[in-house]
Amino acid sequence: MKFPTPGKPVRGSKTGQPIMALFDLLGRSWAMGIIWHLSSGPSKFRALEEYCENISPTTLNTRIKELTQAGFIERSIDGYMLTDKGKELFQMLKPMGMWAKEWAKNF
Amino acid sequence: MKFPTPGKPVRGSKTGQPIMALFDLLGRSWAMGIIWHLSSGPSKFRALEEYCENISPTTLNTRIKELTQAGFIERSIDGYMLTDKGKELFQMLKPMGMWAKEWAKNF
DNA sequence: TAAAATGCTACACTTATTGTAGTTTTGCTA
DNA sequence: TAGCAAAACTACAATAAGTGTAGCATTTTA
Repeated sequence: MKFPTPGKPVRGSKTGQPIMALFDLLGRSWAMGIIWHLSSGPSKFRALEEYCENISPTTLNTRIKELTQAGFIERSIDGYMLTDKGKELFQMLKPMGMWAKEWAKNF
Repeated sequence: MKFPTPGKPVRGSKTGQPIMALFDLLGRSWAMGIIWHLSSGPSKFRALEEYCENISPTTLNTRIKELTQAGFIERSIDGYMLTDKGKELFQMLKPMGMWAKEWAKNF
């Protein structure tokens, strides 16, 4: 699973349009869930593992590396945490929380 | 690949928190790309297939069924199109387009 | 400095996605 | 309204991604 670099072929765009590179990255299992969780503060590997019920350490480690390479998270003394870019990204995901609750009423 | 119904166990939440059900759904290959494309108007199966470079018809069909069941898209005489809920969802994805361009400068 | 916590890696298994080649369905058109 | 072409899928074998369990190496704590 190679890192979807903007400007290079990614899922959805042979020319690597930024939005498609971003969707390629976020559209991998647990990616948005990890960002969502880290928005409430730094978290260590095992804590993330526990939060992401049923994630395998293999996948968690892969996602961590990708999100780090993307510049969305970084490792600190307190565990993994969002970077400024990561926080910006979360601000765009944030509204989905409330919206999803409305959406859920249909089920 | 079962549909991530809010309220039932989904990836990231045994109790089916709405946001995790939404992330489960959107975090599948091509899901956000399809919504992104349909925001510019209805599109038929073949057109979507062409737009989503390298998507397999199997996956496209699976995603279409899921997004339909989620209430984000529907089939019309002009092809698949976003529902009102789908348009709301797109409004939340939309800012990512510009943002991704900034992000892409780091690569 | 021994124990515990942390951050992984290995690996066999299961599930998801691809790519190609059809088959079925839809909607004209004569 | 039968025949045909375009559209919308389905089948299936191959590859890729994710899981789950076990355990190892390094760092922190007592």
